[in-house]
Amino acid sequence: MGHRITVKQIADELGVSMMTVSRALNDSPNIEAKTREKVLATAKKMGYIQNHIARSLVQRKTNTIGVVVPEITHSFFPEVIRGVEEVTYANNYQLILTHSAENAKREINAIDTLASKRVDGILISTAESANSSKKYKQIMEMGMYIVFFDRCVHNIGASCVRIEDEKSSYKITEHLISYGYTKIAHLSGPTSVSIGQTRLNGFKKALKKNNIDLNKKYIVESGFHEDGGYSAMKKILDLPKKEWPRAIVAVNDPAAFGAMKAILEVGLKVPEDIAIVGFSDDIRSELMPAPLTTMRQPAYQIGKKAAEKLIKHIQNKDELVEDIIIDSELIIRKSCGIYK
Amino acid sequence: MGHRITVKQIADELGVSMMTVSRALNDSPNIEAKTREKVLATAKKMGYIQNHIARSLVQRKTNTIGVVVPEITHSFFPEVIRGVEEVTYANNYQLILTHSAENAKREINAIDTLASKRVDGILISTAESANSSKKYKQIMEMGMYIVFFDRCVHNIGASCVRIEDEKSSYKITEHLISYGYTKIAHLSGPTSVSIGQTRLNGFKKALKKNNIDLNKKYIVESGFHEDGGYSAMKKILDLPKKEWPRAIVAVNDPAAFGAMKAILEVGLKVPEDIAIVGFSDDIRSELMPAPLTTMRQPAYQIGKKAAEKLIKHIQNKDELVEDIIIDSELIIRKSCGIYK
DNA sequence: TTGTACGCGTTATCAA
DNA sequence: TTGATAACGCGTACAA
Repeated sequence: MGHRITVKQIADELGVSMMTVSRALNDSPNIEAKTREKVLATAKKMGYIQNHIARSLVQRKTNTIGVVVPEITHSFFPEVIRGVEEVTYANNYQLILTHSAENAKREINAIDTLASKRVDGILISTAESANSSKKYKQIMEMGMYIVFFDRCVHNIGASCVRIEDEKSSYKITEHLISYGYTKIAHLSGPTSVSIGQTRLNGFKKALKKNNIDLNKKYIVESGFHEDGGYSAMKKILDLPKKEWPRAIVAVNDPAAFGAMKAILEVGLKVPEDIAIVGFSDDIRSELMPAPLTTMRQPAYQIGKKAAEKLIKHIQNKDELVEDIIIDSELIIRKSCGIYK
Repeated sequence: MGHRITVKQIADELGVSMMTVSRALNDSPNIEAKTREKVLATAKKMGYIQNHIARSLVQRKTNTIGVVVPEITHSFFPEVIRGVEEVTYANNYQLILTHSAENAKREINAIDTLASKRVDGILISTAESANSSKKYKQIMEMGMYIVFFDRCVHNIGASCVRIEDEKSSYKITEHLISYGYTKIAHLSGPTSVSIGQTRLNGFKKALKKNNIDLNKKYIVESGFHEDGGYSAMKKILDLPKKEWPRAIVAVNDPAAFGAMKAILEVGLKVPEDIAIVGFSDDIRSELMPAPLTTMRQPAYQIGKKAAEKLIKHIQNKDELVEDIIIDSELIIRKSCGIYK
C-alpha cells in the first residue's frame, strides 16, 4: 500500500481538527473562508484523494448506481450505457457495470454484488432466462431503487423505461401486411421476458386484425441473438417449400441478422423471396446485404431517461413509480419488400 | 433506508459473537462445521447481504477494478470490456466503468473517482487529448496498479497490452503499395496518443522503404472518430484533382468510415478511384459499401489479457511490468484494391 | 473453537 | 466557527 493521505494527516499538518478539514473538503457552511482555503491548499499539496469508501460507510449512501445488461456487444446496450453514463457523470454518480450474459444465475449474482457494494440504485434489463422477481423485491426492501429499461418486470413497484413494444410490433407487422404478404412468421424471444411476450402479442394482434390465420409453425423461438435467429430460420426452412413463409418478423435486429444469413445461405433473396423486418435499429442494420427495415428504439435516450428516473427515486422518496414510454420509429429500408 | 441485516444482528439472533458469524461467512478455517452451517442458514433466512463497503474499509482492498474507456460505442471497446468482464467475473472482482469521452479533463476526473473508490487497479486506454502522466503516477504511488490497453503510456512503470501498431501499420501500408499505389495519404490520430504516433511511424516507414516520397499534404489529422475521418478526407479532396491521393490509410476503422462517406459523396468510387484501409476490424467493416480492408485487433483477447495482467499485479507485488503484444491480423476485403 | 478490543477513514452530533 | 466523540459494519490480532 503506497502513501495514502488521510484527513487526519491533513489535520495534523495544519494543527486543526479532522472535522475542520472534513468541513473544508465538503464545502460545509460552518467554516471560515480563510480556513477552508488553507485546508484545500494543503490537501491539494499533499495529494489528498477522498476515501469514498469510508464516507459511504458512515453516510450509508454511495452515490453509485449499478447497471446490469444482458449483453455488452450488441449496439443497443453500449448506446444505452452511454446515455446512462452521461447522466451519472452530470449528477456526480458513479456507475458499476455488470453483465448477466443472458444468464439468470449470473444476473442474480450481479445484483448481489451490486447490493453488497451498497449501490443507491440499479438499472437493469432482464436476462433471457431470468425469473428473479424475488431478488428484485429483496433489493427494493433493502432500500435500493430499481429502474428497468427495455426488458421490464411490472407490478413489483419499480419504474420502467421502454418503448411501446406491443404497439410497435403491431405496427411493423401491419407494415409487412400492407405489402400483401399473408404468410408471415415470427422469430420470438422467450415469453418469460417482457419484450418476448409483448412483441409476440403485437404480432398476433396485427394478424388477427387483418384476418390472417395464425399458423403455429410460424412462431419459432429464436431468443435475442444472431445464432438463435439463424437456427430458428433454419427450422422454418425445414418446412416443405410450399409452407415457407413469405415474410419474417424478428423479435430484434440480431435475430433478424441471423435469419437473413440463413435465408441467403440457401440461395434465396431478401426481400424478393422472403422479406424480413427487425427491431431496435442496430448499428449494422442499414449496412446489411438487404438493409433492414426495423423499429428504432432510441437507446441513448432510453439510457438517459432511465438514469434520470433512478436518480430521482434516490433523491426523492416520494417519486412516483412510472412506466415511461419512449417513442419508437419505423425505419423502412429494403428488406421488407420490393413492391409498393 | 430499508431493512439491512448486519453481522451483529445475525450474531444476536444466534447468541454467538460477531466473529463467529464473520468466520462462517468468510469460510475461515477455525470454526466448527456445525456452527458454520447454522450461521449460514440463518444468514440466508434473514436475507443477509454482505456489506462490501465496510469490509473494504478494514481490509484496505476493494476487489474492484476500474476501467476507463475513451468511447463506449465503437465496437472495439465494448468488445474489450466483455473480455475484461469475463476475467473479473471469474476472479471475483467487480468492475467500475468510466468513460472519458476522449476528453483529458474527464479522464482525470474518472481516475480520481476510481481512486476515491479505492479500486485495486485501473485499466485504461488514454483519451485523445490526454496528457495525464502526472495523474497516472500519482495513482501508482498510492498503491493502485495501472495496466494500459491499446492506447498506452510507456516508461512510467505500467504494463501495457496492445498489438504491434507500428509494424501493423507498416504492413497494411505495404499491402496497399503492393497494388501499385504511390500516392497514399494517411488520416492520422493525434501524435500525443501512442497509437497516433506509432501508426503514423509505420506508415512513413513503409513509404520510405519503398522509395515513395512523403507528401506533407497527405498526412491529415483525423482523430479516432467518424466525423473526424469525414472532415479530414474532405480536406484532402479540397486539393486540386491532380493531387488527389490514390489510396488512404486511416488510423482506425471509424475514421475510415468517415473517409469513405466523404469519397462516395463526391461521386468517387472505392476502391476504383480511391482505395482505403482501416485499423481494428470494427463490426461494421465487412458490411460497408466497400467492405473494408483492415488490421484486426482482437479486442476481446486484449481485454482478457489486460484484466489478467492487472489482477496478477494486484495479487503479486513482484509481478513484472510488461509490454504484452497481441497478434494482429491483416483482413483483406474489397476496399483496398481491384487489381491483384 | 470462540470471543474481546480495536481500528479502517470518514462524517454526524453535540458541546464549547 | 471549531472540536471531541461516537458511529458506520466489518475484519485483524490476540486472548480465553
